[in-house]
Amino acid sequence: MEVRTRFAPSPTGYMHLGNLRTALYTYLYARRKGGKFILRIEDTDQEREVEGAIDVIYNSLKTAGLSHDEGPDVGGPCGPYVQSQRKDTYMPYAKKLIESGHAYYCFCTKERLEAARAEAEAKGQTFKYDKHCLHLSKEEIQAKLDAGEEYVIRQNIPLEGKAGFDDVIYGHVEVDCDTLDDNVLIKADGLPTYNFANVIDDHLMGITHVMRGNEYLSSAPKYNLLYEALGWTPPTYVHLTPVMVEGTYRNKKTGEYQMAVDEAGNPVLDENGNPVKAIVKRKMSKSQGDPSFEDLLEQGYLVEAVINYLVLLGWSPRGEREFYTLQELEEVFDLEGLSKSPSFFDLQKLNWFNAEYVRKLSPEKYLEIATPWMAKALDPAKFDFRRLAELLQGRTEVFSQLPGKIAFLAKQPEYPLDFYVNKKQKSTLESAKAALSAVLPLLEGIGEWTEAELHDRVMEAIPALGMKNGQVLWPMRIAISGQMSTPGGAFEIAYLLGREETLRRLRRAMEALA
RNA sequence: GACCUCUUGGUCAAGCGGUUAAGACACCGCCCUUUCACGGCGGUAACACGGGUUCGAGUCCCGUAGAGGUCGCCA
Repeated sequence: MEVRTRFAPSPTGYMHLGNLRTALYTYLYARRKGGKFILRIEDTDQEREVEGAIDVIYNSLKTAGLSHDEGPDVGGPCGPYVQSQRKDTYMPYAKKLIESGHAYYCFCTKERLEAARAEAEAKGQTFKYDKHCLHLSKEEIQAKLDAGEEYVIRQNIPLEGKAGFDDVIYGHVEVDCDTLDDNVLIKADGLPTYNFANVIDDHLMGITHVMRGNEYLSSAPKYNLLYEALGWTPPTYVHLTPVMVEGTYRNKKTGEYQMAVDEAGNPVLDENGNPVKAIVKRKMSKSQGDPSFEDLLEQGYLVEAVINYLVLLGWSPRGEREFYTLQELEEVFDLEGLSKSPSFFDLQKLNWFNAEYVRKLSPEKYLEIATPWMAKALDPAKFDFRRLAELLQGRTEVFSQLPGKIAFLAKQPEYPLDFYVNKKQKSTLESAKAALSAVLPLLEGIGEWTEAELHDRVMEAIPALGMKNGQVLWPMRIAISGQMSTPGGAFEIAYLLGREETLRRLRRAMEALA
């Protein structure tokens, strides 16, 4: 049977990295099996509508290189692929479930439910709908319906017995039915909840493998009950672990941060006596301030690096190889390598991957990407961007770091004199002073201001001075850059700065040392 | 709190009953070198705990602990 997988995001306006990873795995599996990858938009929550959010999904998938075979924009035999446009397809199935006793009308008000929930909480119990409306007679129901009373349709879960499902990653999972709640299938606005829509749509769209976050693990038994009631074969489930992060936590309702407390429960204070935010382990989340896919791209991460990092976060090819293109992944991805336990997002490793991919870029491509970043700090008319790019390529982790690395070229930072002191280079304040005194006239006399000229003139003079290379080059670089570390050595920096500025900085340095 | 799930170094992870328990990131040291970086070499560091089963357990079973998820007319 042809494998059909689906990525079914709700339009939130950005692409979570966790979601992107789910999309990646889902896409990869379909490709590996020569099947179809389907995009479905789950927008049944009208209150959460976000303008332009669907375009964000298209764009993210496109830039990530995950092309779908069926979806709202490309069409397909199972459309429409937007749930809000399939409103009418769900009700007949709901009615069918009502007839077979697997679902029922519920006219309970939100007030009654809230009260019941509050009561359960007060008693320290888990709230479960009490099937209050299950026992309404046919006549009573019809009368309420005729009177136009608002209603929802609930799943009728048996009070006894067990419900379970099989998962590729977790194996067989089974729970007692009495721990399951009678969830709403059709909302008062007539639209289905996720709980219902995903079952109907996955079946109607012929989805064979449902890959999704494991936040659905606990409701999967209920979905299976639905499949059974409708006489359908459930899909193969693959529940994916969440992408975790260690960070601060802000309560969504109150907007307040969770604060750190010590063993005794007292607030932890920083050196200024201010309370410190707690660092907790939680799911990675844009709304908690973690970066989305778009954020990473804006910061200058390369798509290939993000994909490569992400695919390995929760999946292993079981070898020592780490670098994969999307195309290569399409050939090797499998379900067996999927992890059971949550993985923590590690920015350092992503940075490493990115740096590796940056180095693999052609010089032209690097220049193209780096130029706007360099232009944030330097005037392109005044500096040799091409040369700068050559120097920078091997030292770029993330493009957003570029302006900070080169800002000293435009404006020399203030620096302490002890920068000149370097034990390994045998540089002292005295030797630095001597070196600069010798270098200055040398540079003043240079005809052609090229790196080669600078290099040759200075290098040939060093032995005559009775000094080590480092004793001259270290202070020279410090003097013209004002920084301990720079993207390039003394000659490269001098070249980039140009004759006038180099000499100016050198003279200024000598005044400071005098 | 109830239910479900997970547990190999700081992080990602290999391992499917017998290994000196891989590899990568990070960190540290050395080499290269005019700084930084790159590169090369080396190092620190892990099977949560307690019981079983077995000749033998990171690998199987049971507990405990810790962590995560769910408990919405959100998905």
